[in-house]
Amino acid sequence: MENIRTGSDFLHVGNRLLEWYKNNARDLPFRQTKDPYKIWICEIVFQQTRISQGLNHYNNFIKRFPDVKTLAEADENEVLLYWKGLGYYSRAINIHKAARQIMEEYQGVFPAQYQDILTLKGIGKYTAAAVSSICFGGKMPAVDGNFYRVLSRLFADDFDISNSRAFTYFSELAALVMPDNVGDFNQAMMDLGSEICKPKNPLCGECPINEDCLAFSLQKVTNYPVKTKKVKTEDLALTYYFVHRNGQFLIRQRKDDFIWKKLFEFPSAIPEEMEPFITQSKTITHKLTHKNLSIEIFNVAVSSEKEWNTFIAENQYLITDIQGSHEKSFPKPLENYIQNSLKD
DNA sequence: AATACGGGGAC
DNA sequence: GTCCCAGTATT
Repeated sequence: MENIRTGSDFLHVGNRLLEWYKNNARDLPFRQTKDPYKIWICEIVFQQTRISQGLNHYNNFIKRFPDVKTLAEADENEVLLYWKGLGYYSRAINIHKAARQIMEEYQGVFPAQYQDILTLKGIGKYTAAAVSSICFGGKMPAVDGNFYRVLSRLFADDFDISNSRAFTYFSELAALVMPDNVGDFNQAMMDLGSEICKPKNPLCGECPINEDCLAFSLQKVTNYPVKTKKVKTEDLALTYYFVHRNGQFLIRQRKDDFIWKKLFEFPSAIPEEMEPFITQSKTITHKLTHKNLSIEIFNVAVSSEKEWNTFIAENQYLITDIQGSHEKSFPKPLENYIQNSLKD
């Protein structure tokens, strides 16, 4: 395979892609700017996240935090609030840390060099390449899932994308087709992978590089990419107590390990004396990528002010009400539970 | 080198 | 149900 490619010229593939991108680029809010801050934020928001899912989050985030300084000066919990429901919450924590990093280490000016960008929290090789190429003329391919799919099909290459060397391997393949305008090339690959070269039912008839695509000519497009690693999901049971009185309820903040980093949740235990206040329980099932959650939530309607105050004092819980809960970030299933309790 | 980390949508 | 998505940090 390597021998076949050696000496061959695949540059016209990249140029064809650029031409296609000129007329078919998706109209997205971050496509009209080269502001590294906005490109950075959009890259983080859309990691492992479809455009349709994250678009509102991106727009709201930019509106509230329009620049590095505003973000750096904000409270971490408010950043998490703007990430509510988006998932992979360490992204929000890291994005906030990186903003403060830029203020302290780069005097508030987003670094232009790939190696400097790479030092920022939450930014890895993909994002560093994307920001540097789109905003600063960097020449690194932004190798993501789209690159794996498009390139493995283009070359009918069965290199296992679950192999940890896949990033390096497909970076080298990308170099074969990459034109001088790397920023547009990277974005063109994203749009092609999203709209044409899709995982299921790719639109090969409309693909601008189908004449060059080996998998297409072999009619084996859906054989690629090859991915051997299987994801195993495990079951996990959680218990929560929705302890409330006079429209207020108790919460606490999670640690930054395990799931739902630094998000707010309900107490997971109550003292025996409080059990008589339990009125009902509800079990919610919730699917995470590697976990099937079964969450049992007990409704605890506390009618005694004494019990209420004692419980709070002994456990350092925070008190909030429905209005206040809108100002905190909860895991999706708990967010849904709160919204439903609002209707009662 | 392998694993954990959310949530939603396509099929 | 299964797989995937503009990946990164951690071990």
